[in-house]
Amino acid sequence: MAPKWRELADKLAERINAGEYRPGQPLPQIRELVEQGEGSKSTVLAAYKALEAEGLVTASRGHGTVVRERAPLKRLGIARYDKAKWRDGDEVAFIADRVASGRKYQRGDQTQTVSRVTALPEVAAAHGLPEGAEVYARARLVKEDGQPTHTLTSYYRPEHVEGTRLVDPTPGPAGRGGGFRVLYDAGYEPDEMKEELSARMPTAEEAKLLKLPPGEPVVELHRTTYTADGTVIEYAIGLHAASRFAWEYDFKLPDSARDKEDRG
Amino acid sequence: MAPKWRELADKLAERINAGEYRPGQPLPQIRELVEQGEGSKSTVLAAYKALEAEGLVTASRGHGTVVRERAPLKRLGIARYDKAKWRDGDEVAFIADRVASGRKYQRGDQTQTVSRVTALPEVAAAHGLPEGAEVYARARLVKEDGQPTHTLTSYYRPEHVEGTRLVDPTPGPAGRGGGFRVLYDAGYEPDEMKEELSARMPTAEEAKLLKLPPGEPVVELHRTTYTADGTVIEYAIGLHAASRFAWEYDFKLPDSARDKEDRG
DNA sequence: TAGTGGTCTAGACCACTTC
DNA sequence: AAGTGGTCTAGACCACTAA
Repeated sequence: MAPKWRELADKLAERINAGEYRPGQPLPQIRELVEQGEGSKSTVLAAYKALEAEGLVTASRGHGTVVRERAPLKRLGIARYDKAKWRDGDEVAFIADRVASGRKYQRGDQTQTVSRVTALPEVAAAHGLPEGAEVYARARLVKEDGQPTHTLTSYYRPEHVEGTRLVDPTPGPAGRGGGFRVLYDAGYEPDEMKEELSARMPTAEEAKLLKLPPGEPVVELHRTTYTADGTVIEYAIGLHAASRFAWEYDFKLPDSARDKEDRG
Repeated sequence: MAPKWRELADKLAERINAGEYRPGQPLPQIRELVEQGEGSKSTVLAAYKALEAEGLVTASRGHGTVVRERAPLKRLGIARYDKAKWRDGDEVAFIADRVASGRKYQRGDQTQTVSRVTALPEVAAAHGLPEGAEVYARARLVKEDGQPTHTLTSYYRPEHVEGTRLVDPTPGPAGRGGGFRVLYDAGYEPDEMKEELSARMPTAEEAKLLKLPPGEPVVELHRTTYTADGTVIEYAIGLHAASRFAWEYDFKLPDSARDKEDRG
């Protein structure tokens, strides 16, 4: 016998999925269900909390509990790294990206801070630096229509970026072509990448920063960028609101029995 | 002013991260904190629930609330699809995979059912079939040491697999070489893939199936497998317990200004 | 059987939104 | 000011685990 709040939550979830309550529409008020004999206020509230934790609804005081809109997923494919965008284009890569996907860019949609910090062990390892070495950290918080969608912090070796405009702590994208253009101009052309993805629940702090509703996981992205000769020129850590993104990768199946250039 | 339960949860989370409570160790009992004046039982319980939802602890009745062990992440790189494994090898690919990663395979670690079903719209679209067409669905629930880790359901076009052992509803892997070997023997050699990833909270039903603790998201994987001439031979949907997996992709940056063979 | 977390109630009061 | 969800209490009782 499942608890009373679970049964109520399941019943409501079923109705949401059946379309009886549509995205944007309110669920019955808590007091209403209490009067209908669904249980005490705490019990009904527990059911509503469960639905919230499952990402189905969002509650707000004074307003009500409404069925969550499915934010359109943004698909992230490797085409977003197209060299033509940052090498030849006049627009900053991520703005071009938005133009292509029909989204608008507003001033203030990206804030960034640049600082010289002691590398985290993970960062030092990626760059092949000893523990405790210093790196430049360029942290961005990216928003869309004022809502934060993700953070992205890039770590660079000082000798790669010292004196470039990457190190200039002006808010906004790093000028024409973005960070990749700067590295390219400095003689370090991005040519290859490794992306690692994992998902988890945010810490309370992360939830606050990204204004995540309860029940929204985050995807942590660890990205290593190499030049053609294998030099690591950027290691970046991103934190994405899970409901806003999907990742897409195309690849040929490897064949270790035949491939000559087999990279571990 | 954050609510009392939030403050308590933050205090405990801080201690966990500081190592005062280590993985596997119990947190103070709820009644204990009530006596210490942290609030009423419901308030303290709310704090504990929050920690659980954040994936930090697991609670069990009669036992206590303990700090969650970090299950070792399994890294999924494209090497797991190595043709040599399923084409030439004597072992089923995923078993070879476990051998390579030092994990044991136990009989019963995979259950599968095969059935002919009406294709979901998504599946039909992937295979280029009209809505309502029939496909073979091969659903697996994969466990490790008795704990479910993920599900994977593959959909095939009937004309590709009819009469092969893929359609034989015997539990366990689809014989020597697995599903890819069967397709290969039938003249459809897997050559290219597209993988799409997204994360979300599980439904109550999925949480039950995968025995997920509260606060554990899932990663949904949509995989399309093609032959060298672009024929779709498998569309698969997987649901993975997020804390057990990380995905890893290597790729060359595209260059639309120079690439001749630019696939959309 | 003792001890743990979990459910549930009834009601007071708080914080925020909307009019 | 009225109405919403959220917090908090005090206490009874339930369900599961371990010795």
